[in-house]
Amino acid sequence: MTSTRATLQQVAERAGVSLASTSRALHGSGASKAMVERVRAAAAELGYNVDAIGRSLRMGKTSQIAFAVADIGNPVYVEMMRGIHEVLAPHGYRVVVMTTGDTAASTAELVRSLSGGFVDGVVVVPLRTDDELIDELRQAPVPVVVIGRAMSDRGISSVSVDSSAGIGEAVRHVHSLGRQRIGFLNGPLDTTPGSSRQRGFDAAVGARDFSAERVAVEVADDFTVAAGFEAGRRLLAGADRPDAVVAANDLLAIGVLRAARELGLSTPRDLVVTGMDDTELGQVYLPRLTSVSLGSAERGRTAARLVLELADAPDAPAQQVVFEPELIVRESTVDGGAR
Amino acid sequence: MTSTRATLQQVAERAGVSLASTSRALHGSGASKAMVERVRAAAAELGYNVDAIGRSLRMGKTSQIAFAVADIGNPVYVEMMRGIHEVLAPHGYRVVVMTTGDTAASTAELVRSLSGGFVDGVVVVPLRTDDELIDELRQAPVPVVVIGRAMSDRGISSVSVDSSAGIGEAVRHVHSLGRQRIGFLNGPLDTTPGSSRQRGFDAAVGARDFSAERVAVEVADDFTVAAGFEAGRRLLAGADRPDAVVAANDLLAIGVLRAARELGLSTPRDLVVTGMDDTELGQVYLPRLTSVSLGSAERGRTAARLVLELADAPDAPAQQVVFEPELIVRESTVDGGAR
DNA sequence: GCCGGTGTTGGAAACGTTTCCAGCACCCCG
DNA sequence: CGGGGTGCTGGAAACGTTTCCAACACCGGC
Repeated sequence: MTSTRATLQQVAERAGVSLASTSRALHGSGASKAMVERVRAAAAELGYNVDAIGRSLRMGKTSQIAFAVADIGNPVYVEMMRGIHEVLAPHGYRVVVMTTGDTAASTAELVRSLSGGFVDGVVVVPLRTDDELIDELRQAPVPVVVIGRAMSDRGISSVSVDSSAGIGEAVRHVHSLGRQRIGFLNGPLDTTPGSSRQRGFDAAVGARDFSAERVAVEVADDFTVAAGFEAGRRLLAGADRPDAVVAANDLLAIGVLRAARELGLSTPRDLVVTGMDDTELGQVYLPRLTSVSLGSAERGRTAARLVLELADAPDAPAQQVVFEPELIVRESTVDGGAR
Repeated sequence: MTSTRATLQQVAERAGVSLASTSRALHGSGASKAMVERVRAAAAELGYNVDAIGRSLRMGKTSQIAFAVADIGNPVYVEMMRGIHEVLAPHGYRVVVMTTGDTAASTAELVRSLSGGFVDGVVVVPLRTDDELIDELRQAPVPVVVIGRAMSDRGISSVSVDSSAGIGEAVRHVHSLGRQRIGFLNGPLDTTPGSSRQRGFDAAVGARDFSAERVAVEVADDFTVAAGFEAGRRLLAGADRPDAVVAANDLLAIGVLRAARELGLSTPRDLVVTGMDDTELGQVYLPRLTSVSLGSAERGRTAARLVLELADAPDAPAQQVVFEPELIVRESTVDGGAR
C-alpha cells in the first residue's frame, strides 16, 4: 500500500524520450538497442508495471475468461475449474469465477452481464436450459463454450459427454453381476443432467437383452449426499428391496451407501452401488465407489482450449466435442475391486 | 457473437443529447426526469451496457478481488472461496482465482504481479512464508488480507485460527478417552500449517497433566489422502502400535483410516482418529470423522469483509482477526458419535 | 550529387467512461 | 424590475496504454 504506481508517462520523462518510444521499447518492436536499454533502466528505477486496465482498453482484450457455474463448491465443478485454469494460465489468461444461480433465467441474466466486456470469453455449465438462454448464448458478445450439454444449435460450441450411455454402462455392469432388482436414484428431472441420465436408464432397462425382476426409480431433491440419503432410504424401504442401485452422481451414491449401512446392509454383498463423475470423494470412500467417469478435468481443459481458439479467431466456426464415458469398477460393486 | 457492442457515445447520439448527460442519466445524479427517460429508451433500443474497462480506467477501480492459493482443488480452499464469493458478490465484486505455487518465492512473484492493477484487493493463503514475501505483501499496491497465519507484522491484515490449540484439543480429547499410545500424523514441517500444528502437538503432550505410554510422530510428504495412507502405514506398523492418531488435516486422517482398515483394525475400537478442517469429505466419510473445525468458510467471509473495508478506505489500519478452533466429535472417535 | 529506401523517433489520436467547469434558463424574493 | 440562487445541460479533460502517421537522418546505388 505505498504511494501510487508509476505510469508510462513517468518512465518516458525519466528516460527523456517520448511516450511512443517508451511503449515500443518495453512491449513492442522497432526500437533501437540503445533505446530499449535506456527505457528499461528508467522503468526498473521506477518499479514500473504496465497497467492492465489501460492496456485492455486500448487493445480491446482483457486476458480474462469467466467460468460460470451454479454453485462453485460442487466437486465436479472444482475439477473442471482446475482443468480450465491449467490450460489458461500458461497463456496469460486469468480465470474469473461467476455464479449462475440454478435457473435458466438467472443463467441468461449472467450471460447478459458479460456484455460488460470484462472477459474475453466464457465457459458456462448451465444446470437448466431454455430457449431464452440458448438465444442469449448465441448472441453473447464474447465467445461462449458450454459444458455439459450437446448443443443442437450449431452456432454454440460445446463440450459434452454422453452421460446417457454412461448410465447404460452402469446398468449393464450391475446386471452382469447377476443383480435382478435394480434401482435408479436420480436428481431433479428438469435439470440437464437429470433428464439425460433418466433417458439413459430408461433406454438401458428397455433394451432387448435386458431382463430384471424389478426396476425402481427414485428422484432426489438435489444432487447432494443429504438428498441421496433421504431418497435412498425410500428406495431401499419396502418388501422388494433392490439389490443394486445406479445413482446419477457420486454424491447421491454416497447417500445411498449411508442409507444402506443404516439398514444393516453390507456392500457389495447385499447391495451394489454405482455413482457417476468419478470424484475424489468416491475414490477414497469406504467402500471405494464404482463410478462412471465423465472426465471432468478433461472437459474443462477442452473447453478452455476451445474458448482460446475462439478468442483468437472470433469467426472460427463453433465446435461440438463429445466425450465417451468410462466405467471404473471399484469395491462398491465388486469385492476387492480396483484400488 | 454479433456485431459490436454499443457505446455511450452512440446512445448519446441516438437520444440527441450530450455524452455527459447520457452518463449522468444512466449512472449518475443530477439529470432531469425527462432526460433520464429519453436516455434510458435510447440505451434500451441499442442494447447498451456500460463497458467495465472504460469505467475502470476512469474510476480507478476494477470491482475485482483476487483469491490466491497454492492449488485450487483442495477442499479447504474451495470452502474459503465460497465464503469469499458469498460476501463479495452482493457488493458487485468479481472473484479472480490465482495460483501461487507452493513456495514463498512464487507467492511473492504473484503478489508482485498485482501491480498490474487488475484487482482492487487480494486474499492470499500462503503455504510457505519468508521475509521477502512479507515485504512484498506489505508493499503491495492494493489491500492484502492473509488467511492462515497470524501476521506478527502489524502492517498486514490477517485472518487466522489457532490451529495449535486445535491440535491440543484433539490430543486432550483422545487422551480423555483413555488412549495411551498417541500418534501424530503431520504434513510437511516447513509449511505454515505444518509447523504450527507441530507446535500444538508438542505443547499438548508436554503439558503437566498429560501422561502417555507412548508418543509417536510421523510426517507425510503432503497434505493428501495418498500421503496420509503411506505415512499412516508407517505409523501403524511395528510392535507398539498407537491406539489413537491425531492427524493434521482431514485428508491425512482419511489416509490413516484407510491404512488402519487394511491392517484389519476397527475404528473406533482399536484405533481412534481425528482430523482437522471439518471438510464435507470427513462429514460423510465412513466412519464420520471427528475433526477440529477451523471455520474455513467463515474465515473466507471475514477476509472478504476485511478486504472490502480496506478497498473502501485504503488508509484504514490493518487488522488481525483470530478465530478459535472447535472440536467436533463424530464416529471416528466415539461409537455412534454425532451424526 | 541526388534519389529512394531503411531505421528510428515523436506527435497525436483512439479505446469508453466519468466528472469538473462554465453556461444558460428559470424562478423567487426583495 | 433586478439580483441571486437553483437546476440542468454540454464541452472538454482525464484515466494509461498502443499504434498510425509523419518527420528526420542516414546509407547505398545510380
